[in-house]
Amino acid sequence: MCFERHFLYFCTSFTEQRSNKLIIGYPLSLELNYRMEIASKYNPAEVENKWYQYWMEQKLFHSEPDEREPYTIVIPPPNVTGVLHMGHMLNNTIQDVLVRRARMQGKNACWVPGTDHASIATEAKVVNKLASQGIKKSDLTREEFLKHAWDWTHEHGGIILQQLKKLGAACDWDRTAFTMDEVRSESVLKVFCDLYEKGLIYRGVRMVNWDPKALTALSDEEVIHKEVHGKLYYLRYKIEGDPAGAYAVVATTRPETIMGDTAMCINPNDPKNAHLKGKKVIVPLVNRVIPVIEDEYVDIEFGTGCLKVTPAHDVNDYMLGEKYNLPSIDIFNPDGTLNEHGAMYAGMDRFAVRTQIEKDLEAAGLMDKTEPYTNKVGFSERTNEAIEPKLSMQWFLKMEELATPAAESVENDTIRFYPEKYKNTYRHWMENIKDWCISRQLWWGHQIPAYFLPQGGYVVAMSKEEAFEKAKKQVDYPLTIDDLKQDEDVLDTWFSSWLWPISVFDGINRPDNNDIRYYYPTSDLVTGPDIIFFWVARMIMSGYEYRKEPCFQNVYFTGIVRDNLGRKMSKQLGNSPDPIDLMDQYGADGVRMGMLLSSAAGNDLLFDETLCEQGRNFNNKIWNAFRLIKGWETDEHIPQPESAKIAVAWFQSKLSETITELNDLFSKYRLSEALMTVYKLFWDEFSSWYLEIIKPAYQQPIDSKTYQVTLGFFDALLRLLHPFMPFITEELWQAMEERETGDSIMTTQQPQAEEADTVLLTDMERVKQVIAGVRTIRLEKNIPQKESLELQIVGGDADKYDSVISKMCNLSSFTLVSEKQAGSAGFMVGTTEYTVPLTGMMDVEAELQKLQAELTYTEGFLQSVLKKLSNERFVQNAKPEIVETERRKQADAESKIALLKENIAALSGK
RNA sequence: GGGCGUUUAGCUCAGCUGGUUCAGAGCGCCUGCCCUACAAGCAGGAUGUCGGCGGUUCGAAUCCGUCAACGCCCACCA
Repeated sequence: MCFERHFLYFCTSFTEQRSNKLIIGYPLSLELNYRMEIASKYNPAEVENKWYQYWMEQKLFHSEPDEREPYTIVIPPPNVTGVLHMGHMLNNTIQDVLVRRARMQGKNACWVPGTDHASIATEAKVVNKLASQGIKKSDLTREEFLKHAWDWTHEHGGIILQQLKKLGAACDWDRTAFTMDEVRSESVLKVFCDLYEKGLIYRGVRMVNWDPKALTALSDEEVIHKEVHGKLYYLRYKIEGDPAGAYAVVATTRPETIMGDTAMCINPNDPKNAHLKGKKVIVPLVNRVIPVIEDEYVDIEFGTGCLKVTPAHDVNDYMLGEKYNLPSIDIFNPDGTLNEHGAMYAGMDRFAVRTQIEKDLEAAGLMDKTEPYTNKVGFSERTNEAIEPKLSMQWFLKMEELATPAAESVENDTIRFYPEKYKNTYRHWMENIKDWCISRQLWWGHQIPAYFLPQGGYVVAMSKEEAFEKAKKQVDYPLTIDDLKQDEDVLDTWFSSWLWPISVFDGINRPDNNDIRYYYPTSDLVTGPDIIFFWVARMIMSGYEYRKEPCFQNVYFTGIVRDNLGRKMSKQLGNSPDPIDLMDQYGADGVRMGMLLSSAAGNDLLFDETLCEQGRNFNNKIWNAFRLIKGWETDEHIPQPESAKIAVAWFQSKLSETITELNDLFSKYRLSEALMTVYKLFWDEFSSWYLEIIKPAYQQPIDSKTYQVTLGFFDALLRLLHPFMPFITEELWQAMEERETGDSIMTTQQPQAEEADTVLLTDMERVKQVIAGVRTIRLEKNIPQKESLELQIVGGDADKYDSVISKMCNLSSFTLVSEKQAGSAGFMVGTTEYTVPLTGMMDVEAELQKLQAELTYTEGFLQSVLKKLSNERFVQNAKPEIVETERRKQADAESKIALLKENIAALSGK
């Protein structure tokens, strides 16, 4: 036996299932009953590969416009060189569920996959890789570098898309797009030119967030503010011409920037610094004389009330500089070292200078004091380098105009956010929107289509040729095409992603093509709230700008995947499991279920591997239910037993009721609850109740009527489950009966709800309680299931479900009695008393205790009901039906109490 | 500094516009079971001052106020 089990474990799946009987490759020669041939454990590995292959071959994921209603999702494109992590796993599982379900609702579902070139992230990876080979980026030409970058992209690109296949993603792979492929690149340039023509894109010198490591400007969104424990330095600025050598003290966190000081600022209303008005002070160490200016911006309470003004290196100082026409001295090189303005510190790194200058000021007697201080410092999202505010020439996109329709559409629910709370976040950002710095000093990306003219000025055009034509008209001096020099910078990655829902259907270049007209606006977007500004908001803007329509109808924000201790998953912590390993261990369906079970929309989810285990166990449950059903022999000649008839009618109603519930949950994007609902339907209602009721005796055939209906139920359950667990459901659906090539559960329809018999449903809940009551007695009295029992209803009506109860409880008889007989154990369901006569195995004491406990509880309950009813104001004010139910509760409780008292009296022999 | 959100069983969460025994689910836990679909299982069971305080109401997990803890987002206090 042991050997067989072990052997069979490896022959788990059906290599061929083209007949009603199960045929596995072997070992038929063992002449086992075929029921034994299906392993008792589901093995997902080969099943999953096989069916994904099949779906691809049959082009079941592919969509073309037709007369059906479209359902469209565009994938949030992962970084082209990225690998799958738990966040992707969650995000894409959700999308897959939505897409598969939509298709099974008769919609023409299209899920467009693709990848993002991830300008700065990819460039950083390539730079690192080159560095490891001893190659510096600065030693390469742009062309050489891009060659390396493309090589890297081709080498690593698409790995993540392969990984998505493993989880079952039903993407239309024929439509795979890349933000830097031809169509998308052309779209980006076109949009840039168009916005430039419209006057929305401009170029100018502004204070930007400079990443000294990546050597590029960043948008505000790419800066992450973190608390940093540092010092507040109090520096002495001598007052010019003061004979006594008096000085003003300035508090700063960045003493290394004093070489860039061009003023000191005080608040005009500050009495303690009033003596500085109109004076000049001397910058420490460099001995430059700067004026004292006055502005109410300065906080009198902070530090000494004196502010050093460094217009080149601080956003606020920059604004002061503008206001008072101060000169601006840039003391930094792009890489964060000091330049020639840094005097004796030229060439040193900014942080090294900070340490050094502290000592030097100290030595020169110009340091008043230092104190510990915590402030917020911006860091680059990608390189984690401290941002340096820097004046530089950049390209910007004006946002205000674009934001108006975008803000409105979310406000009025044209575009719905799930969960809704993100509307607030969105509104706040939209109302305070700033222009978007779209240029990056990088090579990997879309090069800005601006061409500089030899004598100043530039033209913006799709190509150099076009630019040349434009330029010729603009200048009055002779010009050759080689005189034009294209801007070296590239565009922010998000400048291509923001067009994604349009550009994947080529709707920028060919605005009237069939695809864009059919698939746009897209239906749902599934993404993380962390990119609501980077991406979601901007897509909405470009959608209105270029299609005059919302780009999607619903946005589902997933939570962040955390570990079971609530920590964010990260490489550094090493607390992030590899989704591929998990899928190998639990099967893709199992992991999908694990992810979904824990993820209420918008809530962060604490991922726990045991949830995958639960998923795997559920797969196994489904698998075994199938083994049971498929193992039955049918016989057309036996009539359908009464119990089966009831079970069928009941489950039919249960199914309908659940389907209605599911539709509601899906409409609210409550996928986690939807899955739990199907889970319970399958496990509890179908497996534990329905199948147990209709199950024929061992090695007995089942009547064919019940059998057929049961297959129908199973089929419906598979279809309900398919969006969540695509692989096992396809495997079993294919195994249920002979299918044609090209058939798939994917292309079947979701089962529809019929009218549910609510009376039957509540009746069955009562029946379940009766059965549980008998089971409890068996357990308490240690009576094996094999031994049949008698069940009596005391003084009640006959139960029309007795066939079900008899079968489930193995009853020899089920009778009505007028009085409870001595020596029997009992229980109550509602107000009806049931008893099981037990000869000689009665524990009177225990029984009495049980009755007494129930009596105490019921009396307490009655008290609370009476209290309500005796309250006149309750009777007056409460809705009549509420009062009515309270009266009913009272009556029920009273009769129950009477009964319990009787029983106690009888038992105690009194 | 502003804004938003969370707090319900050991864990993760559901409880819509106050009122059917409303205090729930899954997991975990406890007890008994290898009873030929499934031990990755079956049957049975226990578990909570619904964060604290105050208010509105005949009635509050649910509405209002307040406090506390935690989390997220935004913000130029050097």
